[in-house]
Amino acid sequence: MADNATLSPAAQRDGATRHRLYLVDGSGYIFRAYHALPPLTRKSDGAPVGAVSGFCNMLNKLLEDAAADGRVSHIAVIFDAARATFRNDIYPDYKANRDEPPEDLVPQFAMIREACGAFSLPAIEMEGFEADDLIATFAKRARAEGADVVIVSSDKDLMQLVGDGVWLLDPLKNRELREKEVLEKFGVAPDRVVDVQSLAGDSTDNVPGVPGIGIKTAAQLIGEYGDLDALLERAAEIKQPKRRENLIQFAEQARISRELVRLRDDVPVTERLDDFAIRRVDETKLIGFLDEMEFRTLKARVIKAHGLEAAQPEEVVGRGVVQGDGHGEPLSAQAPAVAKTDYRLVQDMAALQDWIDRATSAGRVAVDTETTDLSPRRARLCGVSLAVEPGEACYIPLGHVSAGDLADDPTPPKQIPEAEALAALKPLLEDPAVLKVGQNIKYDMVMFLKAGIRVAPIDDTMLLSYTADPGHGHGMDELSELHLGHRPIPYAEVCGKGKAQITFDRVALDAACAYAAEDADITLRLHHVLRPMLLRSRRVALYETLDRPLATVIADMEFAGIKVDPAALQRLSADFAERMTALEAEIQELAGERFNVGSPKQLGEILFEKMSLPGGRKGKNGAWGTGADVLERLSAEGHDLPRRVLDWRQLAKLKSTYTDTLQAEINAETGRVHTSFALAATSTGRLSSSEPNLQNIPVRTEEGRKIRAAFVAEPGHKLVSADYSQIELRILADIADIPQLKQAFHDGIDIHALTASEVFGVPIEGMDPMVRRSAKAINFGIIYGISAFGLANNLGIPQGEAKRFIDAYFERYPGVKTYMDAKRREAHEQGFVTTLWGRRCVLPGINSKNPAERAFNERAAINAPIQGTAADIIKRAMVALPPAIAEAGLAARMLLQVHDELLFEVPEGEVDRTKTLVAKVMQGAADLSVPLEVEAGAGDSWGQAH
DNA sequence: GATCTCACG
DNA sequence: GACGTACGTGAGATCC
Repeated sequence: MADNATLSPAAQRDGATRHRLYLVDGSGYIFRAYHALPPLTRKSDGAPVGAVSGFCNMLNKLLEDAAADGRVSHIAVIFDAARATFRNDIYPDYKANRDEPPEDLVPQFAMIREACGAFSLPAIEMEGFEADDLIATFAKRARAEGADVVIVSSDKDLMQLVGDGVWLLDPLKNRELREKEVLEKFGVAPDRVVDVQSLAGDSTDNVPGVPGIGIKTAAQLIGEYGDLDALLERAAEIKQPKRRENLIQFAEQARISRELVRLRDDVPVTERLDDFAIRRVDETKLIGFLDEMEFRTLKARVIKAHGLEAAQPEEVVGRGVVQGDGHGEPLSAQAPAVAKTDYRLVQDMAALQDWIDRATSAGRVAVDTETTDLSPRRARLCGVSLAVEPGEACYIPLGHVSAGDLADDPTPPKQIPEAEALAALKPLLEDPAVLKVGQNIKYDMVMFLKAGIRVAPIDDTMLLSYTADPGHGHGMDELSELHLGHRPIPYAEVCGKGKAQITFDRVALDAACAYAAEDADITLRLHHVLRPMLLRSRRVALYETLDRPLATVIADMEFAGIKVDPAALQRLSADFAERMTALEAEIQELAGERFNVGSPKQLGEILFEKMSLPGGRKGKNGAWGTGADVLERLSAEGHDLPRRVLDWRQLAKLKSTYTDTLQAEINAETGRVHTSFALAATSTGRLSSSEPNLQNIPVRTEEGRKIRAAFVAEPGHKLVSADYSQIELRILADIADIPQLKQAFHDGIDIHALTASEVFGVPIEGMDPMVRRSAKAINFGIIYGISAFGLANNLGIPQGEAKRFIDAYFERYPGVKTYMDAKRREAHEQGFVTTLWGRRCVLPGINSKNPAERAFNERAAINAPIQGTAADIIKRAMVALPPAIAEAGLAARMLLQVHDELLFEVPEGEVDRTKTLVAKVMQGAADLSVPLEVEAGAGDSWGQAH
């Protein structure tokens, strides 16, 4: 029983309890803490202490948890000693690509070892070995003595040690990693992790592996052949020629990789398990250290936990840098609260005329319509509200039926006849001397267009907010709360919700008036706030030349709609249905059971459990990934079922989203489909389209294009489509100022071929189409804020190769790298980036402490100025086009916008002149240092025009 | 209502 | 030595 003298009290309490050893991966934690936590400096001397702080908090939490748990008996903290280890003797390049540790981390290494002493924990390191080898060695010895081993780390290189009685604990996420998690990560059990890593290599450690093989492939191969040696011996059997060659050629490299990856569990350590037994913390020493480090919060915590003295209220020490809101001066001056309101119901012509007169003499009126539907083309008008002064508004009911149960009282309430009221309102709404203010006034404009009224001039509080103060929603309720401190009556309070919801025409007039008049009133008040805000934001020109005039243009487009041939869609639906049934039968035959092909869950179970095809779980929900990429890979590996599922999915998508749904979207009165374009929805300034979305009509596949053929012109008309060619790359060339790209666009050179020749050093003449394809993917990637991972994924190449492509690209186009760095920096400093016309694209997560979120925002920061400038350009064209068309005496109607494309319906005899004019206006929409090119086509259908 | 998948630029 | 990935959208189906 002599051993027991060194055991923790907890272990002594229960002799049957197994010992449990915590092996803390100190070096791993330092780097992770350094990068995960905001920088922090010691107040007194400015010494960087962020990683120390993170480390101490982690240790403290670990000890607290261990004390609460009662099962932990031993703890040791393990560190790397120096850079060079025995692995460098095997392979000199091992970890050769590592940067030096950051300048402000270096001094913290010593402090962290000191911290271990302060917490009375042994800090272990040994020359020539990595922390991981020591951990492996201690783990093995502890297991031999019957103890459980918890490795406090999330390093994947330690996963090979997981097994019976050994698991990892991620200290930041407080999550245990056992066999299951290892299987998820590597696709094999822990004892085969080394084999997988030897094949896949590791770019961060510079472990070479075998070219062309990543974790997925490696796992599949090891699963098939058992282990690395067996695989290398039987490499000649591999079907894929490239893979076979590589496995044979790089067999030795794989074996070397194994030596690098496999952890040594025979390090000649001198410590014994007993040396790691938990000791009582020396509070004086610990508090002295915390004082020295100036960790006041942690000190208070320790004091409290140990009951040393009453914890005095401590000021919480701020951690990290203070981040600005990114907007500089506050834009919003809080408007006075909505105090007194006088809302009137207008039920006779005299009263209406009185309001019209007041509005006319005020020269400004807020207008709002109440209807039965969110889609204006489907909606029936219920009434109109007007506001002339803050707090003074009216509601003019026009289409109300009796409130409540119709059977009780079928008599409609007293209202002015709709036609009469609209006739009286028309002069006001069209009066060039009276500004009509609305919240999303485009909706009301479409409603009025149906009554033959062209509302003008207009102003829109939603668009004002979108331009002057982006980065949040611009719905009226949100704006009202934000700027007026007032919560409007919720729609649901008036009309109910869910099944019990009624249309607005059934609402009792007094309730309708309270709701509707308030909307107009709030709109007017918001106008008083947002107009000055726009001025202060210095984006008046953007609003006045783009967003504001665009509202009218879009209202006309939505009102016009586009003709769709229902019979053609019906035929497609029937065809798709038939083929889906056939495919479904084949799929179930292959699967050997009936299941719902449309259920990713069931499909995943069939593929990966029943048929046990290779492939991994993904996501936190434990669901099998069955995306097109996965199925595509399986199909390429020779499996029939996934191919058929892909075909089935394509048809299911086309049928449910397009051929079926689109038929239902055809407006009964017009025989056309009327989408709704959102003008204030996207973060970059693009439009979006919904109900239905006509910006994602299929075009990339043969089957999909059949749907475009169902979008047709009226008899005697053609559809004309005009699109910008490579507008985003042209914008990049301009704003990043890239000489070769600009020259190429001037000379009309194939831009992807140029990139291919620059990056891969091949001549443009007679270029291999696959090489050009890679270059095209790089060009797209650049616009998206390229990452090696993304490009590798897109091209199906190893990440290392993708990285070389990117490096070569930056080498040839250093200006692009400069541009990206500048945008990242800009975003970090001010929280937004801007388009060429000054539109702000806000990046709320740019300074997040979550590295993934930050990286995501950085990529968005690179993309947004490009995408947003393209959006501004086409908006300029859209605003310029209607007057240009009218001036040319043409009758073309703009119908749709699809980001870089405009679609028109044109009388047959005007096709050529319209094409020429449209192209000219679109080209002239921006004056860049590169020419803009527009391609235009015409035909009886959208498919033909494209 | 969240998640997955997929249509577009 | 670490996050989880291409940028921006909308919609239908399934599942909880």
